[in-house]
Amino acid sequence: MSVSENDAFDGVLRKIDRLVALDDCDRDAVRALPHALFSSGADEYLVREGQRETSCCILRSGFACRQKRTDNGARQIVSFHIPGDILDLQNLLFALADHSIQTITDATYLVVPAEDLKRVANLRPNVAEALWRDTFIDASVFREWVLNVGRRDARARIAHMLCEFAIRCEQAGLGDAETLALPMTAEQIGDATGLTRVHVNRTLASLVAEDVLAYGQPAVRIARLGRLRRIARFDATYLHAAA
Amino acid sequence: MSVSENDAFDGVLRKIDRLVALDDCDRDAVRALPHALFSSGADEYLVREGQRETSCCILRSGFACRQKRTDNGARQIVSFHIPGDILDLQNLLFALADHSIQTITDATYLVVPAEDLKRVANLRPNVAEALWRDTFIDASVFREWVLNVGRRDARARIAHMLCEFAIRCEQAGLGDAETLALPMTAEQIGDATGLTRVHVNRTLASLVAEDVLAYGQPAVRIARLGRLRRIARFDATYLHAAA
DNA sequence: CGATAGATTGATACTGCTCAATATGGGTGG
DNA sequence: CCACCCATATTGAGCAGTATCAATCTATCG
Repeated sequence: MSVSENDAFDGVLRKIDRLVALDDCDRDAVRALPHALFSSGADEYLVREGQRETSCCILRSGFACRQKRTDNGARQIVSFHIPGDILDLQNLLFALADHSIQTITDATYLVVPAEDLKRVANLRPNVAEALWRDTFIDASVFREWVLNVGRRDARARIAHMLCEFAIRCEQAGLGDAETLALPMTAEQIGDATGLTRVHVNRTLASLVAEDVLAYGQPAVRIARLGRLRRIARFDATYLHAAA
Repeated sequence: MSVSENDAFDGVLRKIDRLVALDDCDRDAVRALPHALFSSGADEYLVREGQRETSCCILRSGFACRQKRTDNGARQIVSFHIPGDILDLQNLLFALADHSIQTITDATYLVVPAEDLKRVANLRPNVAEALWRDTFIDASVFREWVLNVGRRDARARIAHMLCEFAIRCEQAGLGDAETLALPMTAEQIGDATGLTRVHVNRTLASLVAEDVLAYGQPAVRIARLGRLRRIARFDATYLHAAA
């Protein structure tokens, strides 16, 4: 709660402004949204699959993921999120959460009532278009993940996921991809790629041995983004980033 | 072209009307959209990954899929589509196709200029909301596919994919799930589930042996939807169908 | 200093892949 | 009506990539 309340929406605004140019009225309308600011530790649930939801969360700091579970408890992470991301925009139109949202690090986030956000979208076409565009990008990223998990081997799969994460961080202005400490554990990487923690560990180790990744203090870091991209055959088209 | 032009949009209208109730003005605005009607054989591309696109396709009859390819040519189908589905609504806001669209049977489809559809969405809030909702559902289905491909074994994976398809057909009024002939080949099922044709064949054979599936004349048919659902542990929440 | 979460390593098992051969069924031309 | 052809399905044998299970190790933190 200590963060200055005035710029609570700056992260999202910066993000959606990249999708559709907003004017001052648009920005003011967003800033005027009723909201509450929360902070949480790592591994906390913001939303649980099956819950009724009437508000949307916007990540301000830290990292989070969206995930689903199989009946027998296996977890699949379907996306990672970075500051500025809207975590569950779909609550705008759906009452029931079809997946869970969990932090993966300490995080702070904004909670905005869905109906208010919907009202602003109705009044401000630019905002509506930016949000819709964001929804399309989300869908495009999920498609790429289906491909990733379905058709790439462990090595390329992990490389691709890390590339995507690093590049999105860069695009969002969170820093250089080769400096950034990757916030996820081997287990989370496994759950995101459909592999086991053990196999992720071995694959990561081989990438470190090849100098593509490096051990940072707490986590892994990307040593050579270029080589990682080549291993993943990463093509950023699907991110539909204007930049 | 022989189909009566008057009800060219009936399929989509029925579909999006289930998402948001439309009034007569909404319907008329959609019906007044400029459009062209095309027909194609099986396995034809309507859109290719990387192409510039300025219109949207709406499937009127037959079946289609969306797919992406890995650099080394491996194909991943990311969704199947049935009559009434809008195949590439995202062209409304993005110029570049991030995936391909291919028919899997003979098909007829409508092509509508993206800018006109966008105009109608701007003028008719109900239409816009219905389309946005459709986008959210799409994204939700992709998430389920990531889970499917990432965390279920071959048997449950195939069962889940078939359940989804049959249930969507039922919801769209295309007939009973246990009567419907499944239009896809073993190879396509494999490409949708991240498996090989050979393994799909063996798995399908075992499901037929258990009387869960049955050989129809041209294709496989679902013999016992209930048992197939149990094998898949299918839960339709993620389809966000009003019904 | 002990507790704890996560990383690491080894040994072994298994699911699903690959390659290759053969079968089948519906469509075609004569 | 037949012979042939194609796409797809089917079957077999052997292999590979990942999973599993089970220790052990290592940081970090109160």
